[in-house]
Amino acid sequence: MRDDPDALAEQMSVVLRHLVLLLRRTVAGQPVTSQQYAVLGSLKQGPRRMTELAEEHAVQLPTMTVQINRLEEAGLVARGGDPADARVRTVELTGEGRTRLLAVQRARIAHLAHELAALTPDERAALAAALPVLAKLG
Amino acid sequence: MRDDPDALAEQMSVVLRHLVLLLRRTVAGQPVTSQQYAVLGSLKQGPRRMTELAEEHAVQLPTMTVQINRLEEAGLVARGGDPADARVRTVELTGEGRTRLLAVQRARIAHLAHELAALTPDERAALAAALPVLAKLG
DNA sequence: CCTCATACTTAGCCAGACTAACTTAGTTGA
DNA sequence: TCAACTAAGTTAGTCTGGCTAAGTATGAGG
Repeated sequence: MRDDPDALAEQMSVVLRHLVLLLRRTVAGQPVTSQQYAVLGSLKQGPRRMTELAEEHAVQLPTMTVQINRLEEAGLVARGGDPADARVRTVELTGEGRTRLLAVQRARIAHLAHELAALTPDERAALAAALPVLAKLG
Repeated sequence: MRDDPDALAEQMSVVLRHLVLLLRRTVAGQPVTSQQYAVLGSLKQGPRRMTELAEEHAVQLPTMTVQINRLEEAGLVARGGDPADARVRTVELTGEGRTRLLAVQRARIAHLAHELAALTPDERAALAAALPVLAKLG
């Protein structure tokens, strides 16, 4: 196989499209939307600022405000403040939020693991080798 | 490295999240939205029925109706009919639509190729080996 | 202080997803 | 044959999630 970045890019383009449609099918009709889940995931390690969340999710601040409003109304996150800077709002998981997040994560990983179990060891090895490379993109 | 589908699933979950955010950043502020582009892509090989398009894109028929309405207003696709079954509407690219599709495809592939060119040959080989496996998922 | 920058929120818009209900066209069986 | 059912799309109404513009409150600097 030749090492041709252009040809590889063309193949990747096709596969990415496939993955996007696959993900869309997977998350359709879930109780927690994928965006809500993604935001909860960002809070797993502890409280974050609104600006951090917006940047990480590649959205504008107002968009994140609305998302956090909804999650707060649902009781999954709580807003706090920064004692050192009264302009800053922090957001953290509630107990319920953490429970919900872990449940969704478990379900997703189980689903993926089920798919991966149908592959050959060689195929899984190929995926494992490619993951760090994909993580470098961007 | 152990061959553990569960651990691999967990890593994939992280990488998929990264790719989703990456794609979102890439397509933000494009003239043709990613959904419109995706639909145009489905028409590249020839006319398709509404139901086919909806199923392929994992959306309900009314959603596809609205998308096709907009693409039709923009002059990028044209509706047709099936002589054998008057209930069926077909959709196909106009010349303008094909031109636009090819331009967007070229731009995306060029962007990807640019990213891939920054990788080492080994990394590109790892990606190339994994693509067929990713394409099998779902 | 007065001004400017920063961190959010609010308000109003648009795209894109859904369900429910409607129209039109085939299909089927008594 | 025609009444009832099924299938393909569209329309209408609602929700999520994105954006920009504008407003509020706080911090920082001259």
